Amino acid sequence: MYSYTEENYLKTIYKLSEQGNDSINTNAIAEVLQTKAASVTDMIKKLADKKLLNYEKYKGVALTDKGRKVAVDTVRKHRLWECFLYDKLKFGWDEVHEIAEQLEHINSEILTDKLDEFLDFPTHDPHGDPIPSKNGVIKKSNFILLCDAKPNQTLVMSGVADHTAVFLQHLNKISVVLGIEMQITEKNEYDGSIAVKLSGNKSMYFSKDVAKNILVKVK
Amino acid sequence: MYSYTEENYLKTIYKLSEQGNDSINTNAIAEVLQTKAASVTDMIKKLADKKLLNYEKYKGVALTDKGRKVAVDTVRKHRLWECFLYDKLKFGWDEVHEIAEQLEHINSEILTDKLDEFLDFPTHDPHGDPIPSKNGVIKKSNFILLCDAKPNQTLVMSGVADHTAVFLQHLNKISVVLGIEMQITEKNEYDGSIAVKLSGNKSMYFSKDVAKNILVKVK
DNA sequence: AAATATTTTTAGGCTTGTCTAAAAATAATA
DNA sequence: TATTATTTTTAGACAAGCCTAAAAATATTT
Ligand SMILES: [Mn+2]
Ligand SMILES: [Mn+2]
Ligand SMILES: [Mn+2]
Ligand SMILES: [Mn+2]
Repeated sequence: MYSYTEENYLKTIYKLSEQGNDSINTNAIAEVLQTKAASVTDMIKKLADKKLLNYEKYKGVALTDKGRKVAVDTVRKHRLWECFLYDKLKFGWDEVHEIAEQLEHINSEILTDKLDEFLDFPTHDPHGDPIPSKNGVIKKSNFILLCDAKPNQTLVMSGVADHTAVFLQHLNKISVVLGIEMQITEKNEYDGSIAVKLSGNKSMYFSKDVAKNILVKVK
Repeated sequence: MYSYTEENYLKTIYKLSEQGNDSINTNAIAEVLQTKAASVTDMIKKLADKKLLNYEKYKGVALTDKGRKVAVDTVRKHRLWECFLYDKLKFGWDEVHEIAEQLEHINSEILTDKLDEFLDFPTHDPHGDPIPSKNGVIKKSNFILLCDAKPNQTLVMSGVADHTAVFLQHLNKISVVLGIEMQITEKNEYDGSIAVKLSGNKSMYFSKDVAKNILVKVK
């Protein structure tokens, strides 16, 4: 239906608009897709012709419902494949994204449905991101950043704000995985570092750089 | 490493050379890939430049070891994915090929290895075709066509010569699946039809058109 | 062997997706 | 507000992969 490239553009625009920005500008897209602004303009015109997004010269773009549907479906496939790679093939959570970037473009609705069923209808991917439903609904998670959480609440590690392999590998190294529970015991104004108590009374320190990329849910 | 299209060309040339033909001619490739002879010539030149095949004008092509390796690896991925779709996702054997045509181009050696392990190192795909090993070795099956088999031998249904969905669906309809055993009770010279006895003494007739596309192993 | 038919290659062109360099529009600063 | 800086778009070009039409080579008939 849509090309590998078109899907990647739509997915990128979708993700940028999720991050607050209402109208997405050319350079931001080029940055994410590691391409040139001129190429983005070329593609934007084609996607606008196909009614996948609204475009006004110099004013940026916004997805149409049609475009958003394609984008969300691509995200759905991406996250389902990540579940498959993680749960079934035992890849690490730092390894799944790159392969899913390829698998997300496999075009077969029935395959996606059967994969979903095979995985027992997962709601979140290995990084804690929600998996859109078949009809495009995403249950928004009410996660907060660890650096914004208050002391004396039980927090459940639920996701990451930084999806890079290096960050995920660092979390592996310090044994921080989805599901662990913690309570903040100290927040240091000076450097933004945070001390927490884990279950079993073990304590642990997070630097600001780490704490600002960990998503937690208040239990 | 190699493009979707390059892999398909190499796979096609490989399969044609497996079917006896030593040097593969342009039209045969065009026929399989549903493209034009001129396009085949274009691509052949590029593959020859990359040392994936040997090419002499008007003399046809033959894969180099390098080209054969790429082709066999593509076949390996194709058949492993078919096993996944059939065994794990419960697709019918008439449905797996088309989706595997897409999946075979996913480029990740570790993914292929992990998939192989997840499937418990299958030796044959859902159609009875052998799965090449990681280092490119294919265990040749000594299957024969049902129409060439002799009476009074126990035959095990082991593969198909026709991989089209319509043929596979016909086999579904008459309940012919891999593994069933039979003995030929009658071979009719006139129309090439064959009568067999199945386990449980049920008898069954195969038209020539069907019998010439069923592969059996003598038990 | 000459004529005819078939196969294969070449020539030229099209689409998709990319690029660089330059022009135009917008935003920021003096 | 005028000048400068940044962003965005246009212009022109290129590679991959495909096409049609015509030329060249090979194969088959007569
Ligand atoms: Mn991902
Ligand atoms: Mn992608
Ligand atoms: Mn197949
Ligand atoms: Mn293929």
